[in-house]
Amino acid sequence: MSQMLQIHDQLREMILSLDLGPGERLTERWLESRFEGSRTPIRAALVRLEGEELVRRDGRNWIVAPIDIGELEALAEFRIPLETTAVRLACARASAADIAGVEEMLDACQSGAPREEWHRVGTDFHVEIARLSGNPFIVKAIAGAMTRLSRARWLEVWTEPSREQAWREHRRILGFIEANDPEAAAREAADHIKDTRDRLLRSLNEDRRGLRARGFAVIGLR
Amino acid sequence: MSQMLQIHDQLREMILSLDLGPGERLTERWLESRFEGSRTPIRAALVRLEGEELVRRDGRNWIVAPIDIGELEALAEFRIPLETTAVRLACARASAADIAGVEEMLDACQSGAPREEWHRVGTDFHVEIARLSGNPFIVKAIAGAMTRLSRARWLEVWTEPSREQAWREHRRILGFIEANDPEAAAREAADHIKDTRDRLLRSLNEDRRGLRARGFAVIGLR
DNA sequence: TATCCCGAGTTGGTATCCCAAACAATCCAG
DNA sequence: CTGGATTGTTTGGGATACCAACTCGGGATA
Repeated sequence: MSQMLQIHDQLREMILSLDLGPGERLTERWLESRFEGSRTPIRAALVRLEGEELVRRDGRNWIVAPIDIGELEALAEFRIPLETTAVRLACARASAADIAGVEEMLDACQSGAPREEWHRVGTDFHVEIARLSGNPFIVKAIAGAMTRLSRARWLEVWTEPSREQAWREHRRILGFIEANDPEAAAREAADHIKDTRDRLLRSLNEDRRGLRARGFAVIGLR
Repeated sequence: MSQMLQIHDQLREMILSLDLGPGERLTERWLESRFEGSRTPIRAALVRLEGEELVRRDGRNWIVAPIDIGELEALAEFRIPLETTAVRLACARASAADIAGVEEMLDACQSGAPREEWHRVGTDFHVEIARLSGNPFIVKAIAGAMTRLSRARWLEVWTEPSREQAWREHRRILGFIEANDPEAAAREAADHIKDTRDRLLRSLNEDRRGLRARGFAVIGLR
């Protein structure tokens, strides 16, 4: 694989895992030494990440995109029509094997699993459901939305019961798709998105002081 | 503005206006002489355009993204839930002044207007409606979808009546928003998207031989 | 003491150079 | 005449050199 793609993927991972703090400045020279490559592939990776809005310009400088908590509501508003459409289409189009694949993914993540695993599955589930719709535009839009949500979800204080609830909701959505009940699946998906949004906002609001103290450039906290 | 952005915008314009044919190969060296800049900013512009899916890699080479007519259906399927949501939200949120602004845009495009004008307004209308929703994610998604549609719309054989019909439908959508009738607006928007899709597909299918003859790399014609 | 100004250092933007891989034309062997 | 090896050319990927603009101190001055 080209060096540029390696750097892109690594940098992306560092950003999404909060290894690099939101709002943190990135200098091309630092990245140069960090990745032991020249500025050419690094700049290409940065331009690419800019397109994914994981990196942004601040004047002439590069910064890690800040987390804007204000956009969480808009994000839910965006996801609801798309994901309800996705599950309806999935009812009509997904094969039993496709559904079983997603089910397997959920099963693979048991209570003992590490935090990273829960985080990943919680994101991928929605993308995989979108994939069942067979519509590539829906898939890409949902994948982008989940990427945007991803970092905020690391900041959430995860309790065992909330994890369990999310898991149950995922399970129920999938169940309705399997039972070929599009309207129930759509209702469940919309409720799940709202629940998740509320849980996240409540958690972040309670912890806002903690976030600031940990040095996160988090904007949009009201 | 940086040279890279200039090149990006110019190249983007050339692609969207079909100045550069879909599927056409782009060599960095040719672009270098064409834009009288060095390869560095050109490559940055290409990476950026790749993110917008207007340019694509074919092995090691760059090509102008082909037009995939097969994706027109998926595109409509994607737009319907988003745009119906957008008009519903617009009913709740758009100010009279905002609506008047869009109305003005429609009025500015009278029957005598050049083809480019109709094309532009026909695209921008949907983006502006999305903007009335106040949800930036919906705006970006619709803008992206309209960009993807844009080139196929140039290939459509535009008749005066079809233009008039599209204009009337736009007008009616806006009318329902103004009258604060979200469900009627949503119904009208969905119908309009389907009508447009059907018109476009019919036109392209009738003309497919003409398209091939004009040398367009058009994939997905069935 | 406060303020302004200048210069050293650092940054991203651009041009250019080198390289390995892909491609094509060519040339030789059969 | 044909097919395959070979070599020359062109391409994109990466490295590096240079530049203009910005940043930030420190010192001169009012």
